[in-house]
Amino acid sequence: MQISSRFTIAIHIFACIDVFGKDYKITSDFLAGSVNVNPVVIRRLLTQLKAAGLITVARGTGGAAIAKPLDEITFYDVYLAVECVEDNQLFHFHDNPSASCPVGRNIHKGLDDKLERVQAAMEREMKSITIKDAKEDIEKYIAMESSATNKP
Amino acid sequence: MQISSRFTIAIHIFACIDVFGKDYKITSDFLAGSVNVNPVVIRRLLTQLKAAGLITVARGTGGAAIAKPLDEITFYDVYLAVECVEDNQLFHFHDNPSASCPVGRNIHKGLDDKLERVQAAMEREMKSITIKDAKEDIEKYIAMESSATNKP
DNA sequence: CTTATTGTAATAATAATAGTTACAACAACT
DNA sequence: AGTTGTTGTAACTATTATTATTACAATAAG
Repeated sequence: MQISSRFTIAIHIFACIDVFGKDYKITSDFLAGSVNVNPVVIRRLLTQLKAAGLITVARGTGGAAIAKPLDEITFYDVYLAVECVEDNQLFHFHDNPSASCPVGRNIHKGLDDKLERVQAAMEREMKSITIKDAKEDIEKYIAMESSATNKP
Repeated sequence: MQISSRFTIAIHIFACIDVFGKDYKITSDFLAGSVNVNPVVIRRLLTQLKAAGLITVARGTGGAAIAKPLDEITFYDVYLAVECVEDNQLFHFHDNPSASCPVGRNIHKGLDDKLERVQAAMEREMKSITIKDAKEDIEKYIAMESSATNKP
């Protein structure tokens, strides 16, 4: 199955805070409008991102802010924070393979290191990409939009 | 969310066919016994693996066999065959981000190449591991079992 | 004290996975 | 030809995760 949209929504949240944070108070309603989901979905994500130390959220008065420089937050940090996979295991093992079959008894041990390698390769790449990279490209596309409409 | 157990079950199936194929007819019931799932779950997987050209299944008389040398079947081949992610997109994008928000309009374009990189890193690693690698390690663990019990 | 907002519980809707029963289609064997 | 064991597949259920939604107490500022 696919990795939950919580991940792409979380990155969307960072981009919004960074782009609009100076001009607007970033509330869950504001973010819900840009992402186009229910505000509660946003609040749950904000809670997770806050727990991971990636953002701060002002209770009562409202408003989210980013807690670290954007180039110190990797995709992997976000991926971990929003708990896309349970127990940090990308692959789901079938439980209870037959203990009376030699293959059933040893399939897990025989596969673990290989699945670890695949997961590590994915995580390594995620660690090499920062929110700053994403934000800059999004801004680049935004700039291209306006230059296109501003053509004489 | 995690990648479906169909993937690890499929590898289990290959290991069983290779280890037991010479002594037993590999029916869906036989495999279901080793994996410990319902035979229909196995048959559905066999159908997918057959469609991908990785195995052959004898209709009527019964019995599955591997269609290629084990070192020519990679984890990626199996992963594709059993359709662990839909549309071959590992990441799930939230649909309908706000078209009236600059970030909402450009989040998809701005993220696509980065998510592609992550997915490619994962797939590259999967392509580097073959069923033969898995089978050999499983057999190694099986051999360790018997040497342990055979100690004087 | 009013107001806007967060944090969170509770619930429902949707979708995917996984389990199960049932049976027609099939191929070998007697 | 009929029997047998098996595959392929449909239909249905159960379980689980995701996502959406309503509701409201807790909070902090004005």
